[in-house]
Amino acid sequence: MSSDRHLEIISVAIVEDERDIREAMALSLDALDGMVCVATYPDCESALSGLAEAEPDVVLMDIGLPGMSGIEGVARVRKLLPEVDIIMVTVYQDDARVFDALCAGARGYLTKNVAPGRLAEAIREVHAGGAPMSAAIARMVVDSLRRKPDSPLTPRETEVLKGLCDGLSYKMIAEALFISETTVHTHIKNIYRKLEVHSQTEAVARAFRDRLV
Amino acid sequence: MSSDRHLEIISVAIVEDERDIREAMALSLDALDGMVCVATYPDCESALSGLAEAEPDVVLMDIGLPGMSGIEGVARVRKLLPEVDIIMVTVYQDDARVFDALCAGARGYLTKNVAPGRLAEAIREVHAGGAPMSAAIARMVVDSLRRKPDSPLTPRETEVLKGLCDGLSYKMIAEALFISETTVHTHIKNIYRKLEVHSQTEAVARAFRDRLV
DNA sequence: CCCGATATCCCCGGATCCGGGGATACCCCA
DNA sequence: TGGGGTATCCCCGGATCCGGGGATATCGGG
Repeated sequence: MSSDRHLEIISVAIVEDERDIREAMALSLDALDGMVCVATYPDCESALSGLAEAEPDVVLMDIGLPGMSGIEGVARVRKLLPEVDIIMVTVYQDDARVFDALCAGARGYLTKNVAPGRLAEAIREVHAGGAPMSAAIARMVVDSLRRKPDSPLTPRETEVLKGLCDGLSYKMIAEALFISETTVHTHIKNIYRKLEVHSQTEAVARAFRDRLV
Repeated sequence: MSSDRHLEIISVAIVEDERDIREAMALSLDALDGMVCVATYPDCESALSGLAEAEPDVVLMDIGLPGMSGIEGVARVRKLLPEVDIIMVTVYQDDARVFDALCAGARGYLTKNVAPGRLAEAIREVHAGGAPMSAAIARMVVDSLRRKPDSPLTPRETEVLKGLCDGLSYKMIAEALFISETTVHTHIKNIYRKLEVHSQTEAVARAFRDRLV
């Protein structure tokens, strides 16, 4: 298993607008064991027309590109080649945009000018099923899925809100919780007051946005 | 800055039911430079009553505990001490539960029986603002925030759905998009058909769950 | 011992949404 | 040139929700 992984050659494509950097990255990749650069592109547009044929395992994509941004590029490339692993490359710690890129489907992140060893490590890690990220990005990602610890709602109200989030009507919630529809109504009125909303839709949106459910 | 970090002593608490493991972890921590074990607990209940006084920087918490589970424990401890960094410790690659723990507020994860060096690395990383995770967990976390690439909705319908997710009424959506209420109605009927739902609430829930917005 | 929070139940009028119909116009592609 | 997808507009009847009342019971803390 682990010997297999060392024998396998990982094919990599690069999307980077600056020619010097692009060629330097390609050269340093080829110099590394276990991986080869199979294609390079100066922008997303040319990458989208060429990647289908190149069929790389991993794509290194710059975030700041002329024309289509790297963020939009990630979404398009993933639609074209769902199996490919995309690693974003940025000059500096561009936290917000790296985060957007991960939401769009990127699976890793590294900075330019890193040592070739770190580059290789990230490529191998993403290809082995991981998600190489810097500490700050990892923290941001983990924090993003944390639910709010202190909801203003009572346990019962939270159950009712969950029902709404499952698309249940007052009647169905009442049946699920073994209470009357009017009680459901009362709970929902209290939920509206506490969340400062005035409709089911708003309540459900708040529930998801604030991770109350 | 980096010299400061090396001078600072990180205080750590351990929650682990098996006495031998607990004491071994405490000993190996104290043997490491830059960190000290200030408290140990055999379960979440005793941790919750003692942690406020111990005030550790980092808590190592077992997932499988007698009484309150480590998942629930994470939520309670974070409510008690919002500043503390919690690292989950598991015997094996318990992906689903580690994921739940991260949702509950844990900020890192490592396996038992790791080398003391890796233990120290994870503790320093989490205390420096990172989120130490195994490759598989990191991938799972990153994948969880990726939005669906292929929505069945047209761009216009997606705009309408966004309006619903912001809690807007038909009338408000119509005003925002400069169209009539009846057009909004038509779009929403089409959205319901495509998403196979029958109410605003269900549509909004689907939008958030499937990351259509 | 009372007060506040929680949970349960009921009524009603007005607002909003849902589903069913039908219609026109544009654009692209076969 | 015609058909499918998209986007826009209109009507109506029944269902559902919203907000405003009011009511009773339990439980825990000051």
